[in-house]
Amino acid sequence: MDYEKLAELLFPETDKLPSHYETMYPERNLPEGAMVTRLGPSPTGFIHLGNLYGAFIDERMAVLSKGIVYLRIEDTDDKRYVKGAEKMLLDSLSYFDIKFDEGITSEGEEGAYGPYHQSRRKEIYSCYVKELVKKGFAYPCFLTEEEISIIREEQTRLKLVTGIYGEFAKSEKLTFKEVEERIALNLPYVVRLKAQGSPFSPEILRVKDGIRGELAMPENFLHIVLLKQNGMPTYHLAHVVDDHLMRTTHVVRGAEWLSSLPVHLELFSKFGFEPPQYCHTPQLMKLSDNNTKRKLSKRLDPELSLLYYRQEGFHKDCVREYLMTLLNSDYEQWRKENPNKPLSDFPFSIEKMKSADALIDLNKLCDISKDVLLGKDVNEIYEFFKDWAFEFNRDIKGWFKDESFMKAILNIGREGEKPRKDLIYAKQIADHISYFFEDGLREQEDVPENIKDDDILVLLSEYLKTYDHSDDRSEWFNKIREISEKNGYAGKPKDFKNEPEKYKGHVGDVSTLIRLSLTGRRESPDLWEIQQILGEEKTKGRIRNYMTGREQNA
RNA sequence: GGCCCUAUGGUCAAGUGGUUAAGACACCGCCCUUUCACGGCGGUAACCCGGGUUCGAGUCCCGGUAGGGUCACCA
Repeated sequence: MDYEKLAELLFPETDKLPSHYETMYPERNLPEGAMVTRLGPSPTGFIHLGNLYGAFIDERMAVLSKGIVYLRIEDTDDKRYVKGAEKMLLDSLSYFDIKFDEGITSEGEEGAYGPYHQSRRKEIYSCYVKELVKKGFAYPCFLTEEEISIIREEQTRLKLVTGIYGEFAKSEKLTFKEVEERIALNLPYVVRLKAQGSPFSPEILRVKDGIRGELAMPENFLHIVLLKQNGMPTYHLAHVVDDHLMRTTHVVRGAEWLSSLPVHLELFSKFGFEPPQYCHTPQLMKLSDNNTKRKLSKRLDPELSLLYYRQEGFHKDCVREYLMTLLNSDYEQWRKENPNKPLSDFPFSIEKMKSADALIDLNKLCDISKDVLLGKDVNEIYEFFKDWAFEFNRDIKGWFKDESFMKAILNIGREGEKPRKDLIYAKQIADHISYFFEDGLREQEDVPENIKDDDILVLLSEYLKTYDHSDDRSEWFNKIREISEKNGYAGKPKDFKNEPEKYKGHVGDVSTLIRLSLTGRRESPDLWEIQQILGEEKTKGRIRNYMTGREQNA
């Protein structure tokens, strides 16, 4: 077989040589130790936590080593292409504050190593595959889908590894003339790698993974597809060519790629390229119903989608903070010691990553979120909450008419020695503060058990009568004490606890009744503060309304 | 099924041959407290199993087991 002639037959249009691209995309001029990383999502319309997790590693590695992190769109599968997916991808990444030095941005392409859409790199892939054909490392394969499935069935029956290799690689044996005839007939074909490994006694490859350490895997023997019928590259080819040409030094990807590592290593070696340092990250899992770990699935698990976190309104810093605790386990300790330092000061390193799969824990995310939000200025929280509402909860747009009112609400109890940590994520915040707005009042909760039905109106009307909006916190509370004691409720909860038979209840029960009339709930932050924010008129109005409601019920 | 990866409390996890096996979240109890939240104190709870190596094994080796991944003209 004359491989040169075969290459010309298959790629008559391709006149450039690899050396052309090698000079076009030279080695990057970066300081010693600088890492070049990349994120290569597919525009399928679904971005998940794993993407962000990986993006974060890429970004940290590049930034800390003074290298480059770029974004490349891996759109080689037209069947899965979703319109608008790319914009969504960019939005999500920028929402979570991942910044790229190079590649695709919302303004277009940036950088000297493009194009950064794989779909626009067909010529480059053809050139490199042509080179492989010339060297006898790749060949056209005319096997149809039906033929391949027959082969697979036979292999399954014989308990052999499925795939195209060895004697099953029928097209490999075609003579030049036979290939020529088929091409003349316009028969569709793919280009396959002529793998060198043996299926029976493969050599063992030893690779060092940046996260997992030494890995031992058998060499590849599968004749995998390099170019599809439509001339588009498969992931394998595109990955090797692009990461070489874009001078990527570290490939961070999920562990699901581990098993195709031998293929990639073989390609790097066939091309004569230096392979990058691979870093296979653990997978994100969740606990399934029968208490076993399982991979997150996009159909079953809404929390896998990045959109979920935006819809729920988790602040970007909370998600990043949480992800950090999964990435480097000494992060929480560091954060404790450096509560105010920016995350970028943390000495992140891939060596500190664990290789076992991680279960995502929303509980923990919430806990972290409380602290992160507490550390934020009320103005920032206001903006964050407003942005969320305008994008994901239009119903409450009206809540933002009075900015200082909203800010006062969001700032309740956040100052002082023991600040409250009520705010977790936007959706939760909306519910948490809803009682401040007439359209957000929920159904009334039950009156405390210790409050006698006959006392309700008595207690409230006395409260109204003595209410003075200018009272300070202690004056205000003393009045409640007096009302309680006057009506048979202990002024101090301790008294009631010690001698329950002497009282109907205690001041806490009375306070809860007032809280109920004001907010509809039995739990809330400090009532005095709520009243100050609500204003005198609304405060009194709500109590009167509540009383009228009780009267009508009675 | 073949190949590969992984294995410490419910979860995230320290730990690299000698520890009373850290810490965080969750949970429970107590304290503080007008409710809640916050905070403080305390508690329940773990080295998958079996063989080696060793004076000594969560830690090293081998074998199981379990979970996961992958075996596409998807990435």
